[in-house]
Amino acid sequence: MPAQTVLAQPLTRSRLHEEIVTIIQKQIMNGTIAPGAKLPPERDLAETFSVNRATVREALRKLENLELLEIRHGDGVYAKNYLESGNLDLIKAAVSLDEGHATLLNVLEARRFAVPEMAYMAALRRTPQDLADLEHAIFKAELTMLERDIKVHQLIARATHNLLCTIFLNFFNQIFRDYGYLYFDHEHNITRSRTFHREIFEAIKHGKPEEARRIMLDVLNYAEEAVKASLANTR
Amino acid sequence: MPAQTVLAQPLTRSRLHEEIVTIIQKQIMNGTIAPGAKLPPERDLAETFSVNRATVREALRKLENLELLEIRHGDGVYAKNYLESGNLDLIKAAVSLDEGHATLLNVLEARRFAVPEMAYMAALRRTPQDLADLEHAIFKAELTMLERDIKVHQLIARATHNLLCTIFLNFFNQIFRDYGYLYFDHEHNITRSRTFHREIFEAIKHGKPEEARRIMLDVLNYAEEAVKASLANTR
DNA sequence: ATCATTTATTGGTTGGACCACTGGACCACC
DNA sequence: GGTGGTCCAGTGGTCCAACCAATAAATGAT
Repeated sequence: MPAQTVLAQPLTRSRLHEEIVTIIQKQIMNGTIAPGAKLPPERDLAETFSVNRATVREALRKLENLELLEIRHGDGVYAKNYLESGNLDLIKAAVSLDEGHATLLNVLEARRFAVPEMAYMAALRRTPQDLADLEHAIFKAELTMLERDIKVHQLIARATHNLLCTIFLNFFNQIFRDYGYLYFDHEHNITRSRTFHREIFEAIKHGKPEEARRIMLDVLNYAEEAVKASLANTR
Repeated sequence: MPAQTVLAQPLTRSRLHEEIVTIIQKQIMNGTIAPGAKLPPERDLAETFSVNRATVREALRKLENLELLEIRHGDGVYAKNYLESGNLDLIKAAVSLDEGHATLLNVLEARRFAVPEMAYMAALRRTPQDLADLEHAIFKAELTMLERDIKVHQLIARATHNLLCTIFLNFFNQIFRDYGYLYFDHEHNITRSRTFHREIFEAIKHGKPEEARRIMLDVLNYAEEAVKASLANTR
């Protein structure tokens, strides 16, 4: 048994501007700040938060990148409608804020629709190098099962040779770095993933797209149910 | 004929920190800055760019949000492997930098895989309100065809009642705000979209998921070919 | 060798100043 | 009535010069 299993998070202490981001982000996403509303000037915000204007600006910069705000030089700062413009990073925030885990289930569902197609494409397009990388990740690399699984998905996405697939997959992986324990805390799920890795590798190796897709869909369905069960227990 | 048709672009002048973002982003994505490499301290960067440190910091903040950089207090700034951590916003940059339009074709392909499933889900789950919104956008709202089409896709995504679908769809729409002209500059494509809107509305209205999916897939295939043809001509 | 302490480096924050752009008010002119 | 010009207050963009806080490397005591 490992000496410490006690939450190995780096625990990066929140920076001031990040706290401001969180506050404003919540207010926009729960409607306290309506779409189109004009926010107070940076100078006022700085005073409100008892913080320097440069700090406020770094926060606003991030909110602008999230597509939550529109900043107009000489005019002011306006809230946007996040449903129409919001960024995928919003989902990460929504998942962690969301008590009922509805958003996490949304993510699982979307994954179930999107990722099997990637497996299909990967089986058609994988190069020998893709195959070697995948083989290494599955059979040789020394990794925790969570990290190995993430790596496998990553390499499958990369084998599509579609940059958007590769990058989009990162999103799911970032979520599962935080929530993967809901799945990998159970020994039989780890066994299931081991089987999955072997099977999908064979399907991709032998260029069987339908089979790769089916294998991926099966494991995602299984994982989705497992996570739901896990959530139901801890609730 | 309108009195002026002379280039109605808002023409927002680039801010200094955005130029810095672009420079560093390119260097990371083309490998000039290798993954894991340590960047110079903020103070040095400021001097290099002949710019204030606060300006550099706003740029670094954005690059951090793009998951291109990892910033460690007391340590330094490190480049990340964008293939493993990068954000969807990178794709937007890649699309515009990419001379051969390979990334744009990647986007179209991914859309063809993802969006038809949304139409399927929408047909199953749409509420009367979703339907009313869709009807308004298609038959009543006064919009350019590009804006109407974006709105239609947006509302279909929203009718999935899956937040991730809604937000993910924004990504495609942001791309097509910039590149939609490749499609909508041709009159027969506009006609095609009008038909598409009517058909998909009926399918969703009458709760026919397979039909909605097929209609969506058809139009996306058509659009993909049209865009390819358009690119081939302007090349 | 090992561990505690110090020190240099580097990101985080601050206060205050000035520049650049926007929108609105006002005015002169046609 | 409307058209364009000028000015001004408000607001975001940038700058400067410090100091605070965290990290890693160097140092020294054990």
